[in-house]
Amino acid sequence: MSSPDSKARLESLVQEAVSKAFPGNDVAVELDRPRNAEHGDFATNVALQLAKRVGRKPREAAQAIVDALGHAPEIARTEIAGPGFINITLSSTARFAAIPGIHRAGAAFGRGNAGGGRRIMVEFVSANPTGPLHVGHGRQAALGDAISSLLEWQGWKVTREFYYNDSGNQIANLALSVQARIREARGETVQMPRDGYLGDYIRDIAREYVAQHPGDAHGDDLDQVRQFAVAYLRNEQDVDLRAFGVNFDSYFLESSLYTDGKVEETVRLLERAGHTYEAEGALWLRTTDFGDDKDRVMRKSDGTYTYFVPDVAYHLDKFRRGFTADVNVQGSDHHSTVTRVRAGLQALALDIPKGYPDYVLHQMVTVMKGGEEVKISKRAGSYVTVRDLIDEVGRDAVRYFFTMRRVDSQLVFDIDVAKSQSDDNPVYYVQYAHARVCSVLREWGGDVASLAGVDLAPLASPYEAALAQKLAEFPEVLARAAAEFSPHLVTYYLHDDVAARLHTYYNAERFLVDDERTKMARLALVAATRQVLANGLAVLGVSAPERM
RNA sequence: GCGCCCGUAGCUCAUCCGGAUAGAGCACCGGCCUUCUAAGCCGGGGGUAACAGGUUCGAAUCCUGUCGGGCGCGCCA
Repeated sequence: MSSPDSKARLESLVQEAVSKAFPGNDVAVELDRPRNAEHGDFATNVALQLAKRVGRKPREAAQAIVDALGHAPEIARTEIAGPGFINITLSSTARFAAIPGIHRAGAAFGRGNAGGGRRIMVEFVSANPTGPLHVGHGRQAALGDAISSLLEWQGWKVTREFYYNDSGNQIANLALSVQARIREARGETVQMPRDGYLGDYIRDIAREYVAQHPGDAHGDDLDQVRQFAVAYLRNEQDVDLRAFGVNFDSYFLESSLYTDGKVEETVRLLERAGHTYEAEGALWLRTTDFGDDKDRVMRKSDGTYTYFVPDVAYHLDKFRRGFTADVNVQGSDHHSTVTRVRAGLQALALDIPKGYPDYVLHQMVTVMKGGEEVKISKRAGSYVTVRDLIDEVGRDAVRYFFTMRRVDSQLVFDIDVAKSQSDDNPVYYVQYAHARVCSVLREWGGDVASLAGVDLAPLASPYEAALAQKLAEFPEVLARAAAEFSPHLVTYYLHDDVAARLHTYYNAERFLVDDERTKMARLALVAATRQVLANGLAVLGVSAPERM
């Protein structure tokens, strides 16, 4: 019974009881799932909320509601507890009622339709093509992909997009840095650009450039050097992302905003909307009219644009492409752009919703190695790349690690710990649970599809009831994780609620018993568990091995 | 100085649109492999949820202040 629909049905039953017991005092009834099993399968605090308003003691109010509740087939028992909670215990059959549904839905179990087929863009990684992807990008890649996947499971039509900042000073510095390394390799004494990139990879690019452009051995054609370096690094990033199992649907080049005239158009629109002014030789946008703490320069006195304008142009373009919903996954060091971009979009006066776009800002990742923090600096060249992490601890573990934390908690990635404890990595705990069930099913050798119709009446142990209840919650967990852009809810659910219960159950009971009815019921339960684990891991982009 | 995030067990972190006895993993101590996978399970020790107030039947959760850490505050991106 505890599919979301049935939970909703129970809630409306209680709701009716409330209005029957206390007419005109409608409080929204919400059922919780108590942590403590002694408190039943569901609990509600309506009586506590209602007590003062109706001038009754909480426990009396609770009693009145229980009296009005009457009998429902799925409710085995109600109880008034503590200060006035109403605890509801389900009947045995109701507890396992979700299992056949899990078998029927299979790989689709947990899907919802909150998105209703609407389009949504998830923009993430969006690293500048000035170096390899580092750990922060890794967190973004894992988060963005998991969030995308969660949204797809909720019926959204998701586009994963990568935005390249391929113009501006950083790219110019990149080209100059490569040029300097080309000349250095020829034995010339060179000085690196003031804000140049000092990583070893710049030398690799320089070597490769000379190999492919023998006619420009000095790197004199700076424009060609720039294009080559950008293409080279983009390819490197793509290779890393593929190794990480992240695939983008589209790539958007900042430079195209200039070549397509979208930057100019945005400026015209902003001017027309009347929120711009000229001062000190620059063109400003009065973002303070839209909640910013100071106005922003759009066009510098040298005639070029600040990054802010293409940012607004880019998001206007997203909106016009039909993405009326957009989530940007970024590091929290970009948080100041949130207000600015939104202000810029509002200043366009084009009826773009006020909160557009959504942002998921994750806190910084610090990397520890050899007991010391590794400073992430492209310029100094000291670096931990996504590829390093994948090579050292494996793709599944990296993805799981990056999604298992709340986004707004800082994450310490200790390379030594991740390496030395890789066998005890939490991801293996979940994968192992999956593999164990697969093993049981192999041993049994029957047709898993036939388990859908199995009689579950023989299931009686507390392990089984608890496990079944947790499995039934899976759709709710996914729905909430998607709504809150919080993949970590899924990792904790899989680890604590499903895998841990399965392991305990596994050690407590033998599934392949002689009694045929009991055996089949148990197999049906563990097969449903396997399905939930597989679906949950699929959402996270982590593999679900059949053998380990 | 201003803005955002964080402060929970020795360590890394959950729980946070207020709920019942604050939970996991790692580390530590003691048990469990002739039995479907011991990468596991069971038990134990370990907490003033930074601190001080407030709100209320009830606060880790909401509000205010203080302290501590991270990030940001450019005609850089």
